[in-house]
Amino acid sequence: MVEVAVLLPTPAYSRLSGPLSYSHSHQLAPGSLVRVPLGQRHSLGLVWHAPSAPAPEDMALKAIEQVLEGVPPLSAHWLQLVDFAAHYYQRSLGEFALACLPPQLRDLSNEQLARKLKKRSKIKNLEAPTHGACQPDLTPEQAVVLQRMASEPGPFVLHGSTGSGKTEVYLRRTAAVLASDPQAQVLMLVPEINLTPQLEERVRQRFAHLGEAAIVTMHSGMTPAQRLDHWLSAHTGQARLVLGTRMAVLASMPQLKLIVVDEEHDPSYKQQEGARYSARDLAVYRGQLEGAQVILGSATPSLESWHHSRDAVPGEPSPRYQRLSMPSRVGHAVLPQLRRVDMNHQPRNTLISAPLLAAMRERLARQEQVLVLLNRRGYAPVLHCASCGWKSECPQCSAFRVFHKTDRTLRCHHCSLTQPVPRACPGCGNQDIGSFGHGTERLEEHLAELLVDMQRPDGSPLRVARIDADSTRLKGELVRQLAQVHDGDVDVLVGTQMVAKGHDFRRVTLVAALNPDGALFSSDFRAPERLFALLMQAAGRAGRDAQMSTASPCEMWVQTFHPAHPLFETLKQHDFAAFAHQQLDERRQAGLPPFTFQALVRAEARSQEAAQAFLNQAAEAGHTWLGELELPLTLYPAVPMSMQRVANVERAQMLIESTSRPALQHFLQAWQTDLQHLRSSHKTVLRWAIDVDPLAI
DNA sequence: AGCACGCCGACT
DNA sequence: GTCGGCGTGCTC
Repeated sequence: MVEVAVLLPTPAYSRLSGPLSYSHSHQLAPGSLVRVPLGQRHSLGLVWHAPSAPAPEDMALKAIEQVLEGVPPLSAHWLQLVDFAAHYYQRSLGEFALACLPPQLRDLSNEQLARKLKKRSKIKNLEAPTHGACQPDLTPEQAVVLQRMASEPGPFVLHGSTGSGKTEVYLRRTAAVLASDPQAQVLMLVPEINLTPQLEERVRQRFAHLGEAAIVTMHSGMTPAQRLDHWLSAHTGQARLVLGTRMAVLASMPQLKLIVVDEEHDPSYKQQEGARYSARDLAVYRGQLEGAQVILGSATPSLESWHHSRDAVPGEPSPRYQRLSMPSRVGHAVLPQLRRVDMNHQPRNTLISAPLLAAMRERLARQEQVLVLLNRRGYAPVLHCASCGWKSECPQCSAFRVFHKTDRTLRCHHCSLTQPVPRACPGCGNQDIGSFGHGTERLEEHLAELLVDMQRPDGSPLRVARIDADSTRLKGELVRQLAQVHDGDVDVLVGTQMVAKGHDFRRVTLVAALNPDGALFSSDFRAPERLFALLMQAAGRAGRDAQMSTASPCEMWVQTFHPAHPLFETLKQHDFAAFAHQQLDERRQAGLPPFTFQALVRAEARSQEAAQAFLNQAAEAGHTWLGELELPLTLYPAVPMSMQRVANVERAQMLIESTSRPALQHFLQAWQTDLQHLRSSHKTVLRWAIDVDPLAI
């Protein structure tokens, strides 16, 4: 009998954060999957390298119950990826590793698994590459970029403006990699589940010759059975192409040769709960680890990626990424013109200014489509009683409940508390409660009124439609509504930023952002970056139809109180480089990422004081040995989170900053012990968690 | 985290 | 007299 180290889904704070020891008749390869008893239950486990500390002599080891013989062990590279990620994001190995595996692996018996695998292996991949799938001709820019990708290792930042044909580059590069090695696998990541169907369709079309089974998807919308099926397919190497959202970066792909991260700047790549990993950053790490090429594509790269792909300066460390640019749009399409409306010269509380409305009417009269963006769901963000001052505060959160007129409810967008709108003011009984501000529902209603006199060619009234998280709650609704827009059944489309992402609206020739000012002077230093990306992306939705754009140039309208703001100046020039340069200068001077490295500790407790006390005491404990290590590190005082209370839980956070990533890592690793100790004495603290490289502070 | 054990309030 | 609330503690 030998001792085998096994990882189990035990969180870092459970005092079982490392691998556990079990006995078995013989040693098992690391990466093997096993079933083991743990207390009263049975769990799926992953065989790890030798335990960090051998089990105590007197401890009676339990035996491994079963080895999942049919599933090949996870590769050494995969184990290394998980090892790195768990440490970097301060989670326990077992928790991270097991979370990467399809949940059904736990539940199915060996017999059921064997049946699944057998069924899979029957579907043969087609081999003969049937060229003839129609490919568009390459633009000179695409050809240059592909040439570089063929001759240099990367990682690459592919900076291509919207409509420059980045997807075609991904597909061509994928084809080249797949053709160079009959085993090679390619991973393509997209930010959102909504964007997988259209990419999948394009990929299936292009790679139909590989056979159906060679392409699989991975995202959170799949059934457990599909998830297992697709995972096994990738793991056994049968899937040559895996398309998915951030979770797919952790798929087991033994012959991975290329990773594409589309819209790499998108915040969705950062997981916001549990292990808060960045799929984009892990993609780069994984590429280096496995010798796979990495392409980070975007029209507005993250400032991190932009900075890491700067021009080499003699005497300085060479940049980590290669930057490739495709500034031109394919065909004759030109980028939309930016129009700014100075809201200082408009009547107070104007939602849609006169010049914008006139421009919209002009477009609509020509049967063109208009897209209007407003980043606020619901009808009005707050209800208010004029006589007693009552407001629709959420009883459980530090936020107002939003008035939704369609179902006459007050809804909290943070804790989902939903109640019918009161008939009279709950404070004083006044019948006349008013609403403040505008959401998409109200905008939809308002636009319909403003355009009531206009008609479509057949004499019917213009159609205003709304796409946001509320209107697309039901499965299939988004696809259905997008199809309506495509078919021309909709003239004016109102939406939140979700419509700005990825969907092409060929007949849209005018895009308007009604109220983007919030991001200009936000306390979140990444807000301008996000706004620039959003507006650029939104503008890119328009004018994709070359024929139409020659008839009437497309426009992007912005209503703002700060028309001369540098962000809009650079946006007008479509000059991302200038915008990035200016932002990076500010970041450098302010000592912000990517020039420093950050982590956040968040604590949740019944009272704000308890949450802060926990964090401050933890900081104190950290400080006692921080001096000895002489790490370049700053611990800021605990502060309430910007959403201080959610669902009756008080939240506080503490920022840790360093000029050195290793120093930050070193500190966090050691500090975990302090935090764990402290929690057992602070019974009032419900939860705490570390967020490395947080996106919002 | 699960899942036990364990010790106090309203029900057939 | 039981069912069940969630506080405390353990899992190789």
